[in-house]
Order: sequence, then C-alpha cells, then structure tokens
Amino acid sequence: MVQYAPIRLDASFAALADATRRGVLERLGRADASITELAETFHMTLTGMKKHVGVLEGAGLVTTEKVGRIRTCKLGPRRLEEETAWIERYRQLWDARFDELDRVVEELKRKERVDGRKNRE
Amino acid sequence: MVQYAPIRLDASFAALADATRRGVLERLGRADASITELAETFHMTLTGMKKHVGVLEGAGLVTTEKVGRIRTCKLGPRRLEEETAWIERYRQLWDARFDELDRVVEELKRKERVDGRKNRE
DNA sequence: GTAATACTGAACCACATGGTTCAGTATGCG
DNA sequence: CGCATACTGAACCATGTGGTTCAGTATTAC
Repeated sequence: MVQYAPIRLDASFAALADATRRGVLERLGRADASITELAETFHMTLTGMKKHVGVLEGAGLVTTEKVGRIRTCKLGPRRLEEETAWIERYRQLWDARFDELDRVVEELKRKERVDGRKNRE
Repeated sequence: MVQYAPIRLDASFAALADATRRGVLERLGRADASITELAETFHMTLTGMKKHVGVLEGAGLVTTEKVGRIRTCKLGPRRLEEETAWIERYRQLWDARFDELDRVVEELKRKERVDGRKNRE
C-alpha cells in the first residue's frame, strides 16, 4: 500500500468534510477575508469561525496574517495535489476492478455457451 | 456558493479522512474481501472493522452482501466523481486567485515605476 | 448433535468536533 | 483618555469517532 503522507491526507480530507469549511475555501477563492467577515457570512460566532479557520490552517489550505486588530485569511499554499492524486489512483483501481468483473462476466457467458453446446450434444 | 450535494460530500470526505478506510478501499480495489480478512489485514477486531465498512457503505464507496456466514465487501458504485469535481473547481479558484495576486503585484510594480518617474520630475 | 467460524449488537471508553458563552486583551478612532 | 472593534482563550455542552469487550445468533463442518 503506497502511503501518500497519510497524516496530511487525514487532515485535508477531514477539513473538506464540512460544508462550512468548503464554503470558506470557496469564499476565499474570491477574495481574502477577515474572521469577522467569514463569521457573518456563515452565521456563526467569531470563536466558532476561528476554529474552522484553525482546522483549514492545520491542513495547509488557508494561511492567516494579523495586522493590527484584523486577522486576514487567504488561500494557503496547497492546491490539493495529493488528494487529487489519491482519488485518481483510486479511480484507476475502481476501473480496473470493474473491468475485471466485466471480464469474469464475459467468461461466464462464454462458458455458458460452451455448456449449452455440451448439453445439446 | 454552488452546492454539490453537500451531505454526500461530507460523508465521502469524512470516509476518506482515515488511513484505515483508505487502505480498505485500496485493498478492495485488488479483490473483494470478507470482514474477517479486512480485520486481520488491518490488525483490528471484527467489530471495529465492521464499523469502518459501515462508514464506507454509508458514503456509497463500498457495498456488501452476506452469503451464509460471510459478508463480502466490494467497491461500491461511486467513483468519487463529485469529490473530484469539487476539488477541480477549487483548484480553478486557487489558480485564478493567485493569478490575480500576480496581476496586483505587476500593477504595483507599474505604479512604482510611474511614481519613480514623477519623483524625478 | 457439537463445535468452530463469522458476523452482529450493545455497552463502554477516551478523545475529537462543532458549536456556544463569557471574560479577557489589543488596537484604532475621536 | 475612553469607547468601540476585532480577535483570543478557557470552559462547557452534545454528539460523533475509533476503538474495545462481551454476549449473543446463524452457518458450516465433523
């Protein structure tokens, strides 16, 4: 089993497993925002939003910088390359698996035809 | 904010946020397996593995069928299309965002040059 | 029929998550 | 200075997660 930095995958997939956090990423894709702006947009307390931002930061998907009173959040350095890579590989397995099943089915059909002929002999 | 069946995305990203479950998917990509086989492979009790399989089933990533004593697990109908779509869209946002930043930086450089000329006038 | 196998379900555990409130601290504005 | 703004941290709460054990039930093998 290939590994693909499992801890990072854990963190980023977990970060993506929440609609609010996905929403924050989409929001930051349009423009940087303060914690207050994000909290208002998603109808949540400052403290609650700060936790979500913390999770996203932990996964490397967001970076923040505090200037004066205001902490500005922006998209982080990661482009979800590893996550895409994992999913891509999974899809290849999936395809191979189902191709194999198709092959088995074809094989069964072929045998059936042979058996059919045998029975008619 | 476009929605992309958020509940499903929640379930599948959460299912992928665990190394054991990702391992189970990879394992099932090679061949179907019983709960016992999976539990042994991942050094876990039957009950524990059954929970993981339940999570994967809930996300549509695995299907199971019980014949006699044995419950056989195989890859489910989903190929993670929606997950890939979400990530793809995110990457587009990401690229656009950073292109914009580049543009802003260029704009600042241009202004600097203009200001420089002004100052020399 | 008895015993082993394969799973199932309930109950428990420690810890994480998604949210809150409340009481701060730090900064900016008049 | 004095007040409003913006965030921060601790504490709490309900619920979920990842695992266990233990006591079943259902199937298969001898």
